[in-house]
Amino acid sequence: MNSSSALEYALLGLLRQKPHSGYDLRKAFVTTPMRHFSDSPGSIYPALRRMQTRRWVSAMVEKDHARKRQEFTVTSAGTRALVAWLRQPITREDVVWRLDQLMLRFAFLDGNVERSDALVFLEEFEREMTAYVRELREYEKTFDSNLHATTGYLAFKNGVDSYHAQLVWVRHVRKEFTEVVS
Amino acid sequence: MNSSSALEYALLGLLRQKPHSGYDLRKAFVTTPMRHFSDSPGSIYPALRRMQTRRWVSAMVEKDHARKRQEFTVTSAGTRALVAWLRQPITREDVVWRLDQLMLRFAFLDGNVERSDALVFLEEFEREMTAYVRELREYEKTFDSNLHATTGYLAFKNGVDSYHAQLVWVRHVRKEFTEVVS
DNA sequence: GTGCACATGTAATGTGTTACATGATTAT
DNA sequence: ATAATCATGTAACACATTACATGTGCAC
Repeated sequence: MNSSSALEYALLGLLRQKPHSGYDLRKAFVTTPMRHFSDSPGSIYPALRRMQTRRWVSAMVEKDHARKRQEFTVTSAGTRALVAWLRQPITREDVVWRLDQLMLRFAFLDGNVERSDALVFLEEFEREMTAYVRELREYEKTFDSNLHATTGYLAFKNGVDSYHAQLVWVRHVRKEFTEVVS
Repeated sequence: MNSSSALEYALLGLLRQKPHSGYDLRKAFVTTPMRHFSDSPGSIYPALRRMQTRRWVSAMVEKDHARKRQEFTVTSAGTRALVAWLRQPITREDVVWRLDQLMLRFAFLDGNVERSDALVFLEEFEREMTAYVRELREYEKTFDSNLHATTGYLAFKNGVDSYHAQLVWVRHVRKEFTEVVS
């Protein structure tokens, strides 16, 4: 169905908030906590071109600006694509392999989907997260106890810890959301 | 200097623990918590070939086994490459962009470097982590308070939380290590 | 008048993903 | 016999990274 890169959706999400130039978007990746995206022109400009040919965004040359500068705006097709991405059901694979993308999706929910969709997102997130943490704790039991001081075991424990922290966050946010809605 | 992919070092690390076939390594990525590596043959076999031509690993065909099966062993050059990767100074970029790789490095410290190197690793990790968490908290202050209920802000908070959880882990492990060594 | 920030691109390279492909051995 | 597991690969494709490349306007 769809399968564009996280970068493209990150750009779409930012453009939905307000039109930006390629340069603006690059700066956003440096100055905001969306740090894990590269600010290299070699990734951002081609991504914008791809989305342009796909009619997800449209470019307008700004005359009023002193320098040449193109502002990109999300089209209705682009919005539909973004919303479809945001509303995808959350799978175990998302939790295991693409946690960062899930958080990116959550960050862009506001202004693009209904509050009820955000609740569904959080419920699914909590469900998959709970299951995965349980799975990790099961796996933990299989460790030989004389390995407990090894860096391998400690690294694994760190994984469990950080997934657990994530789970605590989801529960907290979901509770907040439920209270506001009801 | 060096710049191989995380996948190659993951394979090296596993092979250092004991020789494996390509198939074994694939299974390791499915059955252990090293889940974020793909178990696709299209990534693992070419990576093994690359390392073989680079003389980081050597392959031996096992006769005793019923089926054809190649076991890979790390050469001394491969070990040197792994150790060099493990002992690299930790940078801010590592913490921001490659946290998973840092944990992978930590997991493979045992059996490959001195205990003192592990301590240096933890010290540098804690230093960079502390600085980054402080940076994030500074950034948090710049948020308009009427945005505090937005998913964007909550996603950011989640980032701060999980980095903080990581920091707590590092401090704890470092304390343990220091006590054992002294 | 020189350097920096603005602003946009291209080309080479490597590599991960997906899908395709083959064949042997073991268990049912 | 036939399905599942073992075992190894290749080919097409898309994409990110890095480095290279160009040019404008402003500040000092």
